[in-house]
Amino acid sequence: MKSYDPKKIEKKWQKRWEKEKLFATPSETTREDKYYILPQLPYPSGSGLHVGHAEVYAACDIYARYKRMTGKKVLQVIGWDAFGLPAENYAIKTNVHPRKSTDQAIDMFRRQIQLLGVSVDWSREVGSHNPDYYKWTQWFFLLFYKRGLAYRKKQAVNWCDSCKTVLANEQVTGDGKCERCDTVVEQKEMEQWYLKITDYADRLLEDLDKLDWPEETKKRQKDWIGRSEGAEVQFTVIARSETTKQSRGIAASSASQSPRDDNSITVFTTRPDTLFGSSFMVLAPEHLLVQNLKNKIENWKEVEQYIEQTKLKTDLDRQTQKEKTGVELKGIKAINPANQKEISIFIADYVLATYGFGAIMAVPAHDERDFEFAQKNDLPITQVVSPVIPSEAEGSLRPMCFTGEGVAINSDFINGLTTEKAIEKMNEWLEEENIGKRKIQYRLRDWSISRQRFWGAPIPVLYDEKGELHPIPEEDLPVILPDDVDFKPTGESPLNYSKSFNKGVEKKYGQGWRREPDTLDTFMCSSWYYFRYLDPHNDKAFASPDALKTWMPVDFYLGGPEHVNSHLLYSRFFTKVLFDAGYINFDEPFLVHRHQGMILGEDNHKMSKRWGNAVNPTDVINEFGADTLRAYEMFMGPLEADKPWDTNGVKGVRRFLERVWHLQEKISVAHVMPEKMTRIMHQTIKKATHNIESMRFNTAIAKMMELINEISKENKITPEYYGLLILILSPFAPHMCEEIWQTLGHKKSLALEAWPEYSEELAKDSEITLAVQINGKLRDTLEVSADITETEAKDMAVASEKVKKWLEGKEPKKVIYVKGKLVSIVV
RNA sequence: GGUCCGGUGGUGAAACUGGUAUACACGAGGGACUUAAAAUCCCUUGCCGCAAGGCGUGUGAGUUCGAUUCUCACCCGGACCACCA
Repeated sequence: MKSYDPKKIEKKWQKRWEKEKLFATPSETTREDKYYILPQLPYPSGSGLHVGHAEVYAACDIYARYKRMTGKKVLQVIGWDAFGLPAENYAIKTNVHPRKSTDQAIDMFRRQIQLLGVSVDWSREVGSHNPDYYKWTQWFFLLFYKRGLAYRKKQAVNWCDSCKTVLANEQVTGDGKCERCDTVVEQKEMEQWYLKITDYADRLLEDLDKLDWPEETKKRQKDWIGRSEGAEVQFTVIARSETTKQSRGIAASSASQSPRDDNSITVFTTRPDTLFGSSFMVLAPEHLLVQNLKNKIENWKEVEQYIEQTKLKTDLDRQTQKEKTGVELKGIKAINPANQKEISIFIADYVLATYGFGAIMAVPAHDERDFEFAQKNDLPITQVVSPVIPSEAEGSLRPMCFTGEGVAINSDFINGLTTEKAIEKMNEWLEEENIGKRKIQYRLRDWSISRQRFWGAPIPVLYDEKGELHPIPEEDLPVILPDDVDFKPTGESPLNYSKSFNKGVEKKYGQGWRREPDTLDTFMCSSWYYFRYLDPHNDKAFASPDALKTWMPVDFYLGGPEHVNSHLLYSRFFTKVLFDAGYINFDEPFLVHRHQGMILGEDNHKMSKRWGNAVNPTDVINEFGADTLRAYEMFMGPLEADKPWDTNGVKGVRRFLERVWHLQEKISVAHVMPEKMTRIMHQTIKKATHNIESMRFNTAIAKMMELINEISKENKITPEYYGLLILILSPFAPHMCEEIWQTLGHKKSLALEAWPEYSEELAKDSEITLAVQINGKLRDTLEVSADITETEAKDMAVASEKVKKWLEGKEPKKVIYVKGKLVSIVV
């Protein structure tokens, strides 16, 4: 017999699968039959495929092959998230055009993925940098624009001075650095394009309940969206020159005025019950009112200086230096609407311009941040909530900060009410008096989508000679990304300086007209790719209604946990907008979603060039074969767990495959498999089926290893049994299994075979081992027939010699029988 | 600081809805084959103990006939978020 030569076998079968178009997407598909498996869209980086990529493709492919064998019509495609900063940064460094380096990287990725032997429909491959793809990314932008969901706004944005571009909140790391280049991110006032994802905050939150996603992932998205229930409250502002009497007059009339009015400050609070305890107010330094009241602020110089200081502070500074600084706005005061007291107004950078109204009512007795600020600035602290359980608070004369719930005190008409009821009553009062109202506030911000970069999809917008904005007519799409561009970052969009990009624009649209020079965030490209896979060559629509109806939503999506608050959220947003616009009849894209864990280096550190611990999947394939790589990565541990690479483990899996291969020498047609082997075979099929179905590939393989260990003892195997083993192993090691399948005399590919069925009856053990416990300790085991009755089992247990010894003549108080498991004796 | 996830042999890890803890693999030790090595095959392998037996799933308690699994407190590690009013 030939020895196992994966190089030869794998090449042979990969060619044959391709030639026979075995994994082309089935054209005749019903909603019941279809199964859409989606491995996350990779960014084709110049450093080639990572074993982490291989894990994703292997897992999806194993699932795809299994589903096909169970009769499903499977759609599995791979594409490229091809736009993005690294290619452009590389271009700046080496002067190689991003299109060239990206296409090279894609070729390398494709070759490397194909070596894995994945059953992907390559005729549907897409790249987001191709005009026939980004035409539709631009079309999506126009759809958002038409629906009032895309807008321009000048505001402080995250700016990376190294990449010379704006970043979305999601692209700034936890310690305030650029996700791509690690430069500290600054704040910069710029006019940018935004998508109104906040309009969908409530639906994005509520619909999480519909999804089969990891609970932790749903929770993280929930927290990111950050829904808070509370109230908005208006405070009247008065200047020192005005008398108190006059101010009351303003207070009465200003209640009906809009929040933007110079004479009032609107705040959001989750604790309206503490309104009586609000002894000062704090505005974000960027608050509009500060500039509007410039003339009335007596210490303007000081205030202005503080505002300037804040501007210089980076996000990192604001995160690490958390002492509460701030400046009072002298000459103006606010009126607490509950008790009509005059209170001071401050600006301080601990109040964020981007959340709520950019202003707060400070209640130092019941908010730690306000408390700290009040202590620093010697401000009054009025307790208005009393803890139900009086803590050690009494002894100390020092003021305390209590943020929990309790009973309202010093609060007039809500005195004595518990926090929940006090909030309710205060809300009613605010609404009656027209001072405020209930409000739900979200933490989610609108999505900043414009980038002053070259390597992205141009934003399909024109400006006329007056600077008025005009969306590009749909029939003029795509707006082609030009090639004649200088990559050196200037902070201005490189497209401004492209001759071909701007050529003909005036002729076509009018004198003085020009194109929007910014490009779209690459997350726009990856927010809809799973629609394009359905119908990648369609030039009339992003996908045909038919294809959408047949294949969507995605049945299984595998991707990294790092995308929870970006890609996954954006994709859900896109889908909901499409639903609202009537293009689709579902509003969630990914029904089942799982994360793959990270594959670490042999030294338990994250793989990186710097540590020299990176493993190249192609090297592993060359040395051990793709089947070994696939099976090993699945055998390492649970799919979602982080796990270190272990070359000896790879060898172990290769050894397992060799043992399966060498069973060919032990085929015996005349042999009769003993009952025990039949049982183990059916148990293995059962376990493999359930484990693959639930993505527990590691234990599925372990069970097959057990089977092999048993067969080795038997030393002979019938072709039927061998065939069954080959079928259930084939999703993991498809090449080797095809080869053996052919040797067994089959002409057709085993990918076309049905998944073996197991018999519950044959899988059942006839003999079982009962444990016998005395007071919870194992004292004996009994080999008994599986259909033993309760009485028989109990009698046998009590009669056992070992048990008798332990009972020392005592009578059991209680005997418990657990069917098929144990007898527990209590003395 | 908040939230979440985890802690089982020398290592990666199993254990179904509370029921014989450590399946499977790696590593290690021993043996067979070989002039030798590699490869392969067989045996042993949680700890203490000659044995009977005892102890063992981060620590301490609790519930239970019985806890890796449930409850509470604590310790350690990791991930995410981080002044969100």
